[in-house]
Amino acid sequence: METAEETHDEVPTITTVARLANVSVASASRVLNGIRTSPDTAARVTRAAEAIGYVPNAAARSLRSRRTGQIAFAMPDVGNPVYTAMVASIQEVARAQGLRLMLHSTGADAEDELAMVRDLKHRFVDGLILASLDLTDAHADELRHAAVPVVVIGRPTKDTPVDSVRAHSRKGAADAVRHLHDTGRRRIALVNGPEHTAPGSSRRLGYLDGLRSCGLPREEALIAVGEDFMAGPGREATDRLLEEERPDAILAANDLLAAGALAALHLWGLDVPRDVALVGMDNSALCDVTWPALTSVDLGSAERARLAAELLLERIEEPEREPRVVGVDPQLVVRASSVVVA
Amino acid sequence: METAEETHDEVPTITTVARLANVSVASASRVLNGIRTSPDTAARVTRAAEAIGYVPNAAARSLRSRRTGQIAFAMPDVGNPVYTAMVASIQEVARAQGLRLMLHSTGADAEDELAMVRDLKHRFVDGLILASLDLTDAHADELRHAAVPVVVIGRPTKDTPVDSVRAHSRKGAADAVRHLHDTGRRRIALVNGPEHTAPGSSRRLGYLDGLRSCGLPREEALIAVGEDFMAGPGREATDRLLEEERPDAILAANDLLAAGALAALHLWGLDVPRDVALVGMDNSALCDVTWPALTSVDLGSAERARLAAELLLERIEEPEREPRVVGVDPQLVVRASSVVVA
DNA sequence: CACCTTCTTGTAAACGTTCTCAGTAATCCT
DNA sequence: AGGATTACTGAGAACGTTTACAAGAAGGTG
Repeated sequence: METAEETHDEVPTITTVARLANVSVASASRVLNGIRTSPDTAARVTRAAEAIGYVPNAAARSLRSRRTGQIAFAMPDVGNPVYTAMVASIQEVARAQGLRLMLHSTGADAEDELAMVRDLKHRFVDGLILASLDLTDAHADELRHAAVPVVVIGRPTKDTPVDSVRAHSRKGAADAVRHLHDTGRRRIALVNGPEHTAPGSSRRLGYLDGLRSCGLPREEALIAVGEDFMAGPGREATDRLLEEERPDAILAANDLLAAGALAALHLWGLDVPRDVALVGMDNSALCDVTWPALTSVDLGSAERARLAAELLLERIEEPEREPRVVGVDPQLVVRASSVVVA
Repeated sequence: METAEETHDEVPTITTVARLANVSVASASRVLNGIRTSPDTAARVTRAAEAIGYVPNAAARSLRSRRTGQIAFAMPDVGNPVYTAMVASIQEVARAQGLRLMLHSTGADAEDELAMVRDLKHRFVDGLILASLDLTDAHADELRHAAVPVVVIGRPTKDTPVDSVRAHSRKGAADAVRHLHDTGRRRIALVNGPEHTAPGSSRRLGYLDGLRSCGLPREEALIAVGEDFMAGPGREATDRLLEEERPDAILAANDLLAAGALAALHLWGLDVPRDVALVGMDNSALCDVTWPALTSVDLGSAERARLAAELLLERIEEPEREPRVVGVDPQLVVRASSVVVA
C-alpha cells in the first residue's frame, strides 16, 4: 500500500525475501549462506526464497565479498584439440566447486596474453590459468603484479614467482625417437613448430636426446620447421622434407603437425607405417580420427589442466604460499601409424 | 596524515583518482566514461588515473549500471570443431564490443542446458547464446522466463518467443545427395546421429529429399544411426552398414561421424573415393586433416555464430523487439573424398 | 539470585560504481 | 543590462549483498 511500489514483477532481492520471512536481511543472508541460525528462521527464509524464486545477484555478492565465483582460462587457440581437452578438464573441477569458467583464446599473441593479465585488475575473476607457448620477460613482469592469482601452463622464465605446471615434452620426444628406433627405423626426421617457443625448443632437444641415446647421427636436414603448430604448416614442412630426404620415420611436434604430415605422406604415395612411421605428440582426440590411427606421446593435457586448476584453487584460498612447479610424465601411446602389423 | 590510511598498496578506486585529481568522484566517473566535461578536469582525471594505474572494478560497475559486460555461450561439446569454430566467431564480435565471453559445455544434456538458463537469474552475464541439439518444451518454458536475452542456435519449438538462427541442413543434406548422384553414385547411404535430435531428423529428411529428387529408391537398410554425433559411433554405424550393404557412397550427418566412417572404410580395405565416396557435414577444420580430404556441406557455423552474437547484442540494446529467426544457406565444398580424379 | 556464557538476532556500515538532481558559472540573446 | 539558456560540477542516493558489532534472550554455574 505504502507506495504502491508493490508491483510484483520486480526481480526479487534479499530484502524481499527478508520482508516475506519477517526477518532482517542479515538473517536472510545468513540462512542463504548456511551460517548457523535457529531452525525456525532457517525454515521461514528458505520457504520465502523458494516461493518467490529468489536468486542472489552476482555483482552485489562479489562487490561485497570480493569473490566473483569465476575463473578464467586463456589459451593460444580454441581450435586445437589439446586446449579443448584442457577446457573440458578445467570445467570439470570448476563445476565441482561451483565456479564459472571464462574462456579466452589469445591466438598465441604475447600482447594479447599480457592484456589478459592486465585486465585482471578489473577483478571480474578470482584467478586465471594461462596456457602460453612462449613466456617472455614481459610476461614475468606482468605476472609479478597480477591482481589475482595466476597459474601458468607452460614454462615461465626462471624467477617468475608463479605456480606452474609443465609437460616433460623433452623426455616425451626422446621416448618417441627410441620407440621408432626400437621398431627398426634409422632415418628419423622431426617436423617441428617454431623453435623459439618453449615446446618447439624442448621437443627439438628431446629429439636430439633420442637420436643420441640410440647412437643415431644428427642430421640437420632431417629437421623441418613449420611456421606454427598447425596442420597446414605440418604438411608444407613435410613436403619440403620429402623433396630432399627419404626418412623412414617422422616425429611430429604435435598432433596437428602430424595430421598435416600424414596428408603430405599420402600425397607422395607413401604408405604409413610401412614406408614411413609417424608419431605425433599430445595424444589428442585427433589420434583416433586419422588414418592410420596416430601413435602419439601423451603429454597429459587433461591431467595438467586439472592440476593447474587445483593449484589455482589452492592459491586462491591461500595467496601467500610458496609458488609450486609441478610436472606430468609423458607416456607413449602406440597406435597404427608407427608399427607394421604382420 | 589524517588516518595513516595512506598506505600505498591498496587497490586504487575511483575515489583515489578523484582525490588525486582534486575533483568529485562524480566528475571522475564522468571523465572515465567519456561523458562531456571541461578539458581541464578531463586532463587532470586522466592523468591521475594513469598515474596510479586505476582500473574500474567490474562488480561495482555492474551492480550499479546493470550491465556486466559479459556474454555466455553454451554448447553441447567443446571438443567438436563446429563449436570451436563458433566460439572463435563469437569471441571476435564480443571482443569488438569489449565484451568478455563465458563458455559452458553442456554435454548436450537437457538438464544442464536448463540449469544454465535458470542460472541467468544471477545476472552474471548480459545475454546467452545457447546452441542445442534438442530443444524441448521444457526449454521453451524456461526460455520464456529467462532473466536476460537468449539467442538460440538450433531449432526452438514453434512458439518459443526467442531469437534464433538455424542451419538449413535439410537442404544441405539433399544437395550432398544430388552431388553424389551427379558424380555417378547410385547406392547412397546415410550415417546419421540420433534421429530424435533436430539435426538428426532434418538431415534424414534432407537425405530422403535428395534421393527422391534424383529418382533413387529409398532403402531403410542404407541408413545407419550412431548413438551420438561423434567419431566412435560413426565408425561403428558404418561397420554395421558395411556388413549388410555395399553402398557406393556415404553421406555422414557431420564431419566427426564422417571421420569415423572413414576409419571403418579403411579397415574394410575400401578405397575412398574410388569404391565409396564420402561426404560429411559442417565443413569443419577436420576436413583438411583427414585423408582423403573430406567433401563436406558447409552449414555456415562461423556465420551462424556471428549472426547469433549480433542478434544477441541487438536484443540487449532493445529488449522488446520482435523475435527474429534467421537462417544461413548451406554450401557444398567438394574435396577429394567424393570425386575420383582421373 | 546474580553473574557469566552461549545463541540468535537486528542495525547499520561497508563494497566501488553510476547517475539524478540541484546549484553555480559562463554564454547567449534581444 | 537583464533574462534565458547552456555547460559544468559536487553532494549524495542508489545498486544488492555481506559482515562487524551490539544487544537481547536463554541457559548454566556458584
